[in-house]
Amino acid sequence: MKILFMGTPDFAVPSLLALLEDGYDVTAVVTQPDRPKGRKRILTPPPVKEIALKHGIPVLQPEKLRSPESVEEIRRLSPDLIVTAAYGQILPKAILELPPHGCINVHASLLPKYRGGAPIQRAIMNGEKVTGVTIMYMAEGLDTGDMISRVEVPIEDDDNAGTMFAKLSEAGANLLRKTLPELLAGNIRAVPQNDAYATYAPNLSREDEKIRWERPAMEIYNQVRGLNPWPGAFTLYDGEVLKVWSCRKPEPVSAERPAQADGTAPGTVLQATDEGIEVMTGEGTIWLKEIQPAGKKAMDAGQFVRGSRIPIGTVLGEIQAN
RNA sequence: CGCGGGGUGGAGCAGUCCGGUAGCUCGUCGGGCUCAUAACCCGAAGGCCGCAGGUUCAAAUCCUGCCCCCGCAA
Repeated sequence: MKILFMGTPDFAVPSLLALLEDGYDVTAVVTQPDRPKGRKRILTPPPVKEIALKHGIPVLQPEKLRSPESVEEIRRLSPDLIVTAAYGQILPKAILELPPHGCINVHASLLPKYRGGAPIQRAIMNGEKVTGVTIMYMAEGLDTGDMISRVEVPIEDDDNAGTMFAKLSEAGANLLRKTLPELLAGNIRAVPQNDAYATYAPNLSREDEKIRWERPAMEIYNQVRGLNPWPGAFTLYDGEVLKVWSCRKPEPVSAERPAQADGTAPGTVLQATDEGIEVMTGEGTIWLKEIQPAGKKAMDAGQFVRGSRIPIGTVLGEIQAN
């Protein structure tokens, strides 16, 4: 049973390690090419590549998996099964049809919800209480293949993208090592996804990262934690980008905590204290706890307040006229 | 040569344009007040102003080079 593993980021690492620990014959690993990272544009290998090299597994990094040369290279490996996890490229039909046991994928959502590239962040940003991992056969459509197995993972109030990445990548690896023996033994019958319930989680754009203060406080809270530790939510302060890394969970709106203060625009700073910065939103208020001013490192909002004296009444997210 | 921001006592910032005693909000330490306090009052310690050169009577500030940090873009 020759397995070809395809994956790229940290999320895929536990799955690859699970295969290795369980003694599967991972003949090769396919991952994205090294990319320039950071300001210095240093060529950086993907996490999966480093693991593969450490275990002496051959690594392929085709720029385009679709290209005839790449397909031929894969064909020569004659894998019996292809396992992918956040690889980052579409598998062409020629490869999908290559392995006798097919191509399966570890996807970080409860399909058919959150098909696409950013299922973890999107689930948190939407305030989901539960998400999970689905292992399914790969089809030509985007995350549309028949489902083989799945596991649910709750999203706690204090979870963020970082903690969920960790939980889901482990959950994915565990699910994989449980599923694979059953699948190969022929004990599992895959079930089709119900396209009627499908939702999509496209890759994040700049617009997804911008805080819209007119939204309810709770939605902003979810957005901020869904984008921590990467790529981060931001607003504008004094014409500069101000990253918001974490907020205090907003209190429910009540009689004592009215949804909207009279005449106070969303984004207005109501208080700036040791506790942080309280900002008006479209529904209730929210306390910023950890922020990052332009050119600075991330810091506690209270500390920033001590030093810089952010004036009450400042409206965040607006380009200041002065 | 991708674009831009920044490095000032332990933390966060001002001062830099227009050279001339290093300042603010905290923290720390000591004392006081108080039933008490993270509150308040008084006092103290703690800085080669990122590094190296240059200009100047005089450089945190102006000039040159270098190091490090951060955001964007990729």
